[in-house]
Amino acid sequence: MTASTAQALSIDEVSRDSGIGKDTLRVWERRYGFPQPLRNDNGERNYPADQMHRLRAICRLLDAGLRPGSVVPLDAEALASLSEASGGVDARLDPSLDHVLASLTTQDPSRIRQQLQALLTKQGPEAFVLQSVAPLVTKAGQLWAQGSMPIYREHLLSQQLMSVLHSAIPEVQPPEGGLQVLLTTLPGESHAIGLMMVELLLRLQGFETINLGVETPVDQVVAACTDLQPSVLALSFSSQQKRAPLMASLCELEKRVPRETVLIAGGEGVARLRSVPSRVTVIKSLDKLAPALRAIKRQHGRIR
Amino acid sequence: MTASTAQALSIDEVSRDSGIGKDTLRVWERRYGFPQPLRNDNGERNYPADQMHRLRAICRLLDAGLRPGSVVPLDAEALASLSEASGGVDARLDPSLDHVLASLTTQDPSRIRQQLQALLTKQGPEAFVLQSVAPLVTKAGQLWAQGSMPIYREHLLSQQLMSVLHSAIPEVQPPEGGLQVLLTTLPGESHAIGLMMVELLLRLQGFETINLGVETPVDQVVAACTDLQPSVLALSFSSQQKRAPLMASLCELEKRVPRETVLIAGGEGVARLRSVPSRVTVIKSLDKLAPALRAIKRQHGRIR
DNA sequence: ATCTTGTTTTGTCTAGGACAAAGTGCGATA
DNA sequence: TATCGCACTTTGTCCTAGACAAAACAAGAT
Repeated sequence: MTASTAQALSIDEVSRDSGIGKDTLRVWERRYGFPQPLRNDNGERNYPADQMHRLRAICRLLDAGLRPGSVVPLDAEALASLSEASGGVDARLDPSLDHVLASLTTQDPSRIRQQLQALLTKQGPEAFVLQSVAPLVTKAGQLWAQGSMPIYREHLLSQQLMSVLHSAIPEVQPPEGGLQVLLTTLPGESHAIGLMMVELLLRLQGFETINLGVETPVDQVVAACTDLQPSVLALSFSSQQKRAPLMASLCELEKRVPRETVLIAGGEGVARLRSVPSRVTVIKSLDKLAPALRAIKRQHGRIR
Repeated sequence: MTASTAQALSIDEVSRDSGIGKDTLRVWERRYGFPQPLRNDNGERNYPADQMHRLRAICRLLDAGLRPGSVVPLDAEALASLSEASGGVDARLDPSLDHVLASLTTQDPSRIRQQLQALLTKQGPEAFVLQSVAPLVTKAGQLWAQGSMPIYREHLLSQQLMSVLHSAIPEVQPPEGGLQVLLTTLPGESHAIGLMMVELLLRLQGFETINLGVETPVDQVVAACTDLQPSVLALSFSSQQKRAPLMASLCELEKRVPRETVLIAGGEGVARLRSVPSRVTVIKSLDKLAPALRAIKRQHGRIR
């Protein structure tokens, strides 16, 4: 509960930083023998830093689709070789983007923003989102998972990206009478940047956007839809999300959101669902967004 | 664990939405007899919506300084009268700000941004932050706590405020050779808007700012400071933070952050601490920030 | 090949006990 | 009269160990 003495993390801290529930950490210890934290005078678990690293490696493999029983008990070496085997293949980046990542490591982070801004003006908003922002976010996430980039640099990059996006979004003013889209994520999903990419793309398609930000409780999403009566409700899910509660949330939304509202869901978390409620349109990747929306616009025009 | 059947919330959902830990919910039930959830076939707790409302009322009173033992057992009526007694006195808002809040309830949220933008150009950045943004955030928080504003509207307001701030920040370019300030919050503190207000104010003071965003783990803050060597590390704490872990974090930062870096901490969460580590400068309210920073700048000039 | 049916894995829940840190009250001291 | 130190109470979080439903998998039948 108390301070982390520079090296030993409490179960709460480990749970926060790794995203693994406290109960899960305890049950892994019981079942698989890992993690095996030290205990302080009070019998509380104290996780050394190296176990934390190992947990991160485990998380990455779980995200890649492996199962806990076959991953958690492995020692550091086995994990490393598995990582290499599963995650090795990787899309390379455009050289100009590598340049941005390089700037992250120098002592002058303010240059990143300039570079991004330059990319934006050169590529235009749509290409910027699809070809620069999305790959950068993915790549940074991978680098972090591999342990080759500290989290704070990923934060830093996200922050600069969001800054540029935040400036770009109001520039694109939707035409009069554009359809309204409500954007948000559900509780547990705290990545704002996906939402902003979508927002910018939507505006380019002539939609009016209302961004509620992240982690809006389901009943609040329902309330917002009831009050604002948007034509479309767009939700973003990252890969962290568990499937069961995700499905449950989608079903509840389908039931309670006004009939007139079209539901669309995107992000990695939802791409791997087998089936979704019938009213929900799934956007499997960002570049599928624009076509899907054109379809929605056509349909909507017909109904009215 | 599974879906909430429209009305009955699982302990996980209640914990998320109310911000009260799962263990705490269970121990309150044991000690004070409230909340007293229904049970599903599996013996799991199912919280009806009205208990959720009551929990929110309780949270508000706890934030106001009352103690759980004297608040949690109370029934709805007693809570209501207590709320009236404790929270009644309240700073009123400037008429132009009331206007903004009114726009929140209409169906046209895009107007809010225009209004805020107008305020910004009229008042200038500093006054905008101190006299518009901060009061609006406070007021919206109060309205939400009272139950007279749905959360999603508070989200909406924050989002618009952040949008305007995000646009305003790059406009203020620090002079050459300005001191670098690293901005972030620690895990558990997810309010980005305070950070952005501070960032804008700092830039107006001629500092170069690097915003890491929210919820950076302590060791990552240390890593960032070691790598980037900023002159100042600025942390923001809202009132949600518990005192003990807050102090622990501050102490650890004091120990591990490079000596040359000045530590400053602000926000309601830190204003009510009795004592802080000696290297940490506490900013009790936003308008104290500018003077404190001028002092730091002077001091720094002398050292170099 | 696709669907149905067992079997195993896995995350989250439950109960009640324990304890340290935070808060409170009271008496003693300057 | 105000401030400090010390005992007492409150309170959040941790602990163990057991249970079970939903998801993932494997195998057999159509």
